[in-house]
Amino acid sequence: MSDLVERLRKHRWRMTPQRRVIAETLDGAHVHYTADEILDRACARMPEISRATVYNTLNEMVALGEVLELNFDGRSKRYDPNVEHDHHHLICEGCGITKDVHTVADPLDWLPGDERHGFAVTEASITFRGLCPECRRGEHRRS
Amino acid sequence: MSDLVERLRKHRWRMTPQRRVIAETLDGAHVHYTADEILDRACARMPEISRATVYNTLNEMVALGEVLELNFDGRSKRYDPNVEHDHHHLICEGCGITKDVHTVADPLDWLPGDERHGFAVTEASITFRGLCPECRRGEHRRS
DNA sequence: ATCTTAGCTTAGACTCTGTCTAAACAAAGA
DNA sequence: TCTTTGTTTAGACAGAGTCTAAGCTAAGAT
Repeated sequence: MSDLVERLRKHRWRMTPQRRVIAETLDGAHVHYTADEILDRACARMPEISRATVYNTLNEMVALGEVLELNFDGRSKRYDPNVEHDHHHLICEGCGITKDVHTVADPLDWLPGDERHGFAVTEASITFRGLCPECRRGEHRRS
Repeated sequence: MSDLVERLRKHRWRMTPQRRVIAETLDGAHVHYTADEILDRACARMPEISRATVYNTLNEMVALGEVLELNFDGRSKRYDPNVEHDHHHLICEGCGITKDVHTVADPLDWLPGDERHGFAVTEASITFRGLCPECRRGEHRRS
């Protein structure tokens, strides 16, 4: 069921119970959690799991290239098990919820040569911001 | 000389010596500093200035809409006195230097309705990443 | 001039994320 | 079973930023 677990296995990475819980928590989510949200959810299934393990494991998954680390609000990082290259992110200014989205064009093509300042530009990602349906009606508190 | 100081005045915002030093530091820069870098530079001109004042002042400028708060590395925020709406950012993966750039089209138009998940999408910004000319030849250390 | 009041600045304590350390704990091969 | 290597843990630590309570300053009212 968990595609991420499969992908991690391929790296000959030792799959421990802790790592499995973390990977499954990540992979099952339709939104991108912060490390602490993942810790909470992992704790629900395995109460003895430690904060250090969650942080270590997330960093290792990022290093293996199987998880993306996102950073939008300047506070906490969020983790995205979708490493497909051509996707972007939509963030709610109200509650911080983060979703993957796809655009109709590749933004790399839209930066003219004379705006590149001699850089070798290799990547472009778009951050869309707005209010999610819940936050549009009623006020919501940022978690 | 300082355009930002002028813009802030227009908000009937009390211009104190501390705020002037901070605004001039920000506005004189051709790259985007972190709060601590601004503190260092402000201290060079006014050694008694406090950290709290720098942070408060930057947040107020952001709230007034005259300065943009940027966040790329997940560590520290950077401040951009250019609030012109339609610009984006180009960041060097080597040294972290950050420049303003312009694209040929507005990315808001590239997100189809069925990718909006019911959000009211109001803003889109692109982060371009690559290597700056200095970092392309020779190795450079991230500051 | 001076008083009053609102707003600004300050030092330092605090919070929140995230990292590091050292010790205890598994697991796999010899 | 022993050894080696890798994993997990609690808690100490670090960096960035916020908050608090006190003192200070400036502008308008008298």
